[in-house]
Amino acid sequence: MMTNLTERQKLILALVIRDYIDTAQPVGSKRLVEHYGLNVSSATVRNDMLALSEMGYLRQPYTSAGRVPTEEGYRFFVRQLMGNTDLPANTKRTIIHQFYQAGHDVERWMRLAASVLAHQAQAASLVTAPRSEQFIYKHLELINTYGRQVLMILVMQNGEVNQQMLALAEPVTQEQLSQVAERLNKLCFGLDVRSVAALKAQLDALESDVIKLVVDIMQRLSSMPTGEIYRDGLSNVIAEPEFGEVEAARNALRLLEERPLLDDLLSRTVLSDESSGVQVLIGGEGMWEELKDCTVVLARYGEPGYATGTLGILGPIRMPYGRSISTVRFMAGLLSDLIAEMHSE
Amino acid sequence: MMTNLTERQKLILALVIRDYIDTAQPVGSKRLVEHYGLNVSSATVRNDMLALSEMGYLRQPYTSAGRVPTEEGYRFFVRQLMGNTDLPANTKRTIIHQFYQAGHDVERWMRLAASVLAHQAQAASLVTAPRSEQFIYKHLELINTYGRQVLMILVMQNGEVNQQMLALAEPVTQEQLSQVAERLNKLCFGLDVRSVAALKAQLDALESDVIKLVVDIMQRLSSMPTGEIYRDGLSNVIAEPEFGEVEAARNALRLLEERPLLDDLLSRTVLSDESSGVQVLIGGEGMWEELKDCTVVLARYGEPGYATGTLGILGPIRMPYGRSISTVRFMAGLLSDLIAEMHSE
DNA sequence: CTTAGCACTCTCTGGGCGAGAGTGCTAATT
DNA sequence: AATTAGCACTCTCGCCCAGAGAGTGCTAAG
Repeated sequence: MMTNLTERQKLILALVIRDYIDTAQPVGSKRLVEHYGLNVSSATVRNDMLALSEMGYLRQPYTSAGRVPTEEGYRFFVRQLMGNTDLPANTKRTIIHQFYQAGHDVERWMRLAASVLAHQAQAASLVTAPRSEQFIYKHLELINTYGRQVLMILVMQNGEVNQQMLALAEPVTQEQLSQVAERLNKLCFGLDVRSVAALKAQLDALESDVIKLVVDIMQRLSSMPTGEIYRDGLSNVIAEPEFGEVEAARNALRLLEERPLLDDLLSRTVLSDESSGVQVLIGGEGMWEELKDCTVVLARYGEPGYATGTLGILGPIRMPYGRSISTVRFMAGLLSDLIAEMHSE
Repeated sequence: MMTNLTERQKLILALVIRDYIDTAQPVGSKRLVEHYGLNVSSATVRNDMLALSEMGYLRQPYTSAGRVPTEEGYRFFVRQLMGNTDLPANTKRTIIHQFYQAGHDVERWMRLAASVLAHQAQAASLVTAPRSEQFIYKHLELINTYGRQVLMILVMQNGEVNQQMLALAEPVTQEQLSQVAERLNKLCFGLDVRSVAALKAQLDALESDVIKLVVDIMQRLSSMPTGEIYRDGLSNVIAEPEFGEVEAARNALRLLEERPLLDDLLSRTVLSDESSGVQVLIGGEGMWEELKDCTVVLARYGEPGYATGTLGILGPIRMPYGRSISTVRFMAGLLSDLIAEMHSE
């Protein structure tokens, strides 16, 4: 694909894509000339469109209809033609304000982020909770609930909190539990999974039961590729006309619902190219059959050594890329800032 | 609607509904006679169908097409014709097994319940976490994270756990925090919101900050009509042919996504008639425009004085009622058992 | 009360046809 | 050499129409 486009061809490609994104109708040469004040004739435009078709950027739904962008066309548009858009300043302010109102509650941040993404981009959104690559023991609490049922709360260095019920062999008082917790906290503070597991030898029965569960949790956490996933705006997915084909919409929704598929998507794309910031995945890029008719815009956020997550949106290929990308970029930046702030404090 | 149906009319109504649920096609008199071995002629069936139409249980999509059930027809079917169905014993066993494997983790129960409902009923499912009407203070923990950021964990009598970040005026050691927590635990154990709020007078600055947040959380909990909502199987909603009309599917999805709408639905229906067990809401019953084309099957579960929640499914009006209702009934029973067991231990 | 027979109504399908939109090509123009 | 006007061509879309088919409601007979 070494062919160079003339300036006019680029303009025409961009116009076709913009118009098609707006109207969802194939774009003809005449329409282009009339609506966008080109000072060339429709025949000239036709010639350029032919060239663009041969280069694989445009196609005709059928012989002698208007042009529609190909996936390749969208990709070229996103890479080179679109230019940098940004959210309006007051929109940004409003969003930031909402986040500061949410305090330091990470869960609320996640929900809010998903909601903002869905509304701004009019698409389905997803946000994974921030996680660190490595889990370090920080603090443990044991709380007596009923009889032999004990609630265990485990806090990681990065602030992640896990709770789990633990059934003891026989009833124990809260006082005893607190002592056990205190002792374990002294022993384990700052250790990673392996080191915690290695401690087992020097523990009594009760402590050992607890530590077994701690190790379980830490291992489960490490083995999960992403943290909790927050979603919103799923109903937006079926609003677009391209999803008149029910199957396409259903596939997209299923992808968003099923954890393994999503994990695969998130890990493979985002890790592969972390530098560029926002990633745009158009039409599954030949790798995801379920995404044949979708575009996914993803970005990673967070503090690399400390805790990171992924956020993004999913919509039809014919989506307002400017708005989508700028929204995702902005939200990733904002969450990164919030996490950094939390970290430094 | 005092009209009495003859036995044969009931049979015919039931057959029409069963057949329509299977095929999604209007059911004609001839088809009925041939497929279900009725030993009367199609003319006789026609007469009964006419009667059923006049009573409002059946209707014709257009003059001289087969019959289709009306909402009233479905209601009659569910109330009187359907009979009691139950899940196969081995299906039950499998489900129970899954739950016992999940241990005592309420969150996992919720997810699992949503997943099972969605799969068994091939519909969208929702489950609200169990909550008690009244929140009683049980235990508090304060954990130092970074500088002045403190993680507060609050456990309620019923086992519900809440976490919240708290920003202090100045840094405090973990030891101090533990002392504060211990003192507050002694003071507040077993108290309700009001009593906790009333303690403020006898507290120092730091304690008072913490208690303020505790009261906040307890109030927020009390004011929320339902606990966290778990969903699954949303993609099932758009699989059915009746949702070829995109608007219907979109409305249904939006309802499931938007918390206020759901809260309204859950509170109004389920509280109004708690005795009957499973509630079947067909076509919104004139109250929910969004549910015009949907049926919702709901049930309440849990221990009344201790913690209760709601679960159910949402699907097209033309749904397999036997399977849906028995699934919902079974799951409600199972969760109730699990909660009871947890309570008694 | 049930049934056979029959006329009637309505949808659905497919074909045919004209309008319209948009193209690609050619030849003329700048 | 690039642009443009002109034109023939192709394809879809909407429309009408007719015939087939399904299913009904009614009537009169069993």
